[in-house]
Amino acid sequence: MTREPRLSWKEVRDQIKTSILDRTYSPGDKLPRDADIADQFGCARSTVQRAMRDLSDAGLVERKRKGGTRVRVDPVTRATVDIPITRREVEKRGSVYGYHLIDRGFFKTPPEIAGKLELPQATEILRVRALHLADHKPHIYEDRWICPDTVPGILEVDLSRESANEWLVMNKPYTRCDLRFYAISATEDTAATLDIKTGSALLVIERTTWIGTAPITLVKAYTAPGYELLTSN
Amino acid sequence: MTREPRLSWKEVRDQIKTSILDRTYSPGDKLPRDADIADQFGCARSTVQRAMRDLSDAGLVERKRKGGTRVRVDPVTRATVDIPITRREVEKRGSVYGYHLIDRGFFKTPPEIAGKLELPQATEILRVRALHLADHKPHIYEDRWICPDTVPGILEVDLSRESANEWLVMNKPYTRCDLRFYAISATEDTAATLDIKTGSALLVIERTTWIGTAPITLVKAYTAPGYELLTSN
DNA sequence: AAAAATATTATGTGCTTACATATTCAAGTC
DNA sequence: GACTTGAATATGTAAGCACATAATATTTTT
Repeated sequence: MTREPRLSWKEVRDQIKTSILDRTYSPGDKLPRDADIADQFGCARSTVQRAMRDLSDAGLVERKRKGGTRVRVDPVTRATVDIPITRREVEKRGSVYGYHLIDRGFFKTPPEIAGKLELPQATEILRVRALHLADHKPHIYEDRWICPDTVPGILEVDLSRESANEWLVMNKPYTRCDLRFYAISATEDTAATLDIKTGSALLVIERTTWIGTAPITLVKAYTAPGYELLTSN
Repeated sequence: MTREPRLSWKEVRDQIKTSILDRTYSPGDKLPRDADIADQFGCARSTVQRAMRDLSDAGLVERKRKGGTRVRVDPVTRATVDIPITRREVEKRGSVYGYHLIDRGFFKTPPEIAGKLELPQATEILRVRALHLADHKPHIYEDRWICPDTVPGILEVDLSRESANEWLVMNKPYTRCDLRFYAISATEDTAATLDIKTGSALLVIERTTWIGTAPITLVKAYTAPGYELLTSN
């Protein structure tokens, strides 16, 4: 009598995944109800639920109450990226971290920034520019806009000693975060700051955070040439 | 008697998250056991478990069997990005999609490629170069290396009609996918292909996929200037 | 026939119990 | 003292039940 080992939710997930990939269920098709799949596999519905949630998280299927589960019509490669605090990232590589405040001042919020922060109207905003160093060489130049209404505490911080990056991450929770990656050619100013040639290709990581609907900060991180962003996995 | 509404796992999660962010539990601290937290909230352990898994997925805490749950010492911004099939992406924007095979041939695997594919030794590999168009303008230039040992089926595909991108996604499941984002200045060749100026900054999306330990493909997607990668949320 | 009320149904959530698994810690053995 | 063995423990997984919720389908009403 071969001892029937209980199916784990991962096995269920993988079998369903296989059925999708081998076209037993094609994109757009509706899968059986959880309960029926559970019967089929001889497991509990909660196990199927767990498997399905994973497939849903991975972007392979879409689930709707009453509507059932269907195979996504537009398969995507879904990846997660971790963006650590810059100091941590540099130290983890075994490099010496350095930080240098370039300037700090209040400005009337430019339209582009107000739009990205979803600010209803232009207000006064704190702009902080700083340079992160790795082994005494420029690593990331960050151009940051901070909403003082949302984060009054930042006004008391000595940003020449502590980076806004770090202070915010450690002190200001956010409920929403938008990220944007793109490449630009270094302007003369940016190039000078990063000590590279004008026109060099730079990866820019643009991040906007909110707490509820209140915008916290928008930062454009101009990474030095050679910088790479990897998926975690 | 105020009817005590049951706590949802999301409420539990948010409360724990708040406790972490307000320093009730500092980075590195050990949180109480799930069972104790459950008692504290008056809910079942499974609810705490659900909440904790979410926090763990989000990168806020680390969990280990027997070791318990502790607040991560290096908070990260964790984001998920969706990389759709190029055709879908173009069509979703309402643009007309076009595809053009540039060339296809067998080569001795260059060391850089072999390394990234984790191939033990240099073998023959299929290289496919193609251009994706949006509204008849170059959109993405892809330079792809495919392991024919892992994907013999690709040899039968008419790549001048169907893109390898699409065929692989639809026909070849992968179990592991590594992504890498970086910026480069367009070489003369790349610039000519994308019909842009030499030296323009390009965002490159490099993707490597495996099935088990068998490498499937490595593709470098050179995106046209202005291309942006956004987080899903 | 159009609109509103109602029933149906598939997924979502929560509870409880039970057992699995990975670590840690301590006792016991050589 | 170094090594092995085993107990203790916290998280991981699974079952099975009950009810919540949202979306759809059906019926009733106007």
